[in-house]
Amino acid sequence: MIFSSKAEYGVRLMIELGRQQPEHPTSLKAIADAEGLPLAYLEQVVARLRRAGLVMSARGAHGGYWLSRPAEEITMDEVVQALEGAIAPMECFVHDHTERVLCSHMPDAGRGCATKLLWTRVQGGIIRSLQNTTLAELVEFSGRSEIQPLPAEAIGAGAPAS
Amino acid sequence: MIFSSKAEYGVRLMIELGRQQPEHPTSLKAIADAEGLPLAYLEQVVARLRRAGLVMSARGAHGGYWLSRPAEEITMDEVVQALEGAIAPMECFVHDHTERVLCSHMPDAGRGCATKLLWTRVQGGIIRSLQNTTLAELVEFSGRSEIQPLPAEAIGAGAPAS
DNA sequence: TTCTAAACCGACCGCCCTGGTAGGATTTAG
DNA sequence: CTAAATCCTACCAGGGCGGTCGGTTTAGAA
Repeated sequence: MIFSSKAEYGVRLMIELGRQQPEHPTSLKAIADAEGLPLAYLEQVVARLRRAGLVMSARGAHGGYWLSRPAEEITMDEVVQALEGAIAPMECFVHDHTERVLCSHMPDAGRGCATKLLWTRVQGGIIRSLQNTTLAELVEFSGRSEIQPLPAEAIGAGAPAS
Repeated sequence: MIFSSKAEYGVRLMIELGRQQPEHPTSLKAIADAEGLPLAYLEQVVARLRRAGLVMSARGAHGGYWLSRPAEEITMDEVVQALEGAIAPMECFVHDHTERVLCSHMPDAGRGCATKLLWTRVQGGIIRSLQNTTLAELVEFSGRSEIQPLPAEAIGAGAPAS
């Protein structure tokens, strides 16, 4: 599996916040109830989003969270990155000091590392897909579609915007 | 992390086989030594490639493995799929019968599942990157590059072949 | 015929990460 | 003051991952 539940929960949370008007704080409890997610766990998830500066919060009664920017200006690669950490297809992409055998992508002499070329392309494909999707788009998508199962043309992103 | 070490090891193994002339069996031991990988573990890895029909094998003395097709006709999405199983960005993409809360992508009434749209795009980005890379390309890349660190133009794939 | 190199197979195992819980401390509106 | 909320840290069970081990079968060579 590529992404953990943190990404799933966090993205849903962001969409939920995107539905509200900005500056109006929404409590985690409300979101947890709406989405059927464990509140205590959501706290950890939203903490990452806050530390990344994607949401802001107010403490105390009637406190809550809201988007720190309009949804149109938030790309999903920021969100996923905040939730999952660096988007890396392979261990060695994030830990250079790879003590284990797993990866030998070191810049040694001899032949170039062909697998690194492959993983770099994959990474590019993922990041491009995420960058080409804004939070606003997901909010809008979740809003309509009462009848439509999944409008096929909407799935076509990920390719360069061209 | 997106891919496990099975993918890394398996791809390296395939590249190594791609260097040899076809039908000439190469022993796992030779590959394990060349790449510095644990032999016993490689057995499990290569078993997946064999079951997927990507490599063939001969038992007994002087036995070994070879590519069942020319490297030009093997795309990396076949290889990675054989090694890692289905390429799914999120749990629910592979286990429909999701008993846990994690995913509620079920075709219920009400609003469409916006996260599924996002994950579908990501999945597309990954698969396209893998499909656009052939094993032959990696073999060739690992062959040259005595001096070149990483020719920048070579990383540009992942976009539709257009 | 026996030895040896190899593919094959299945069980096992420690580690770490993931998903989640628990319990509290702090802030603020009413 | 109290209730509602954010915030913080520690803890825990389960499962997957990376890897090992021992053994069986096959086939070439001496």
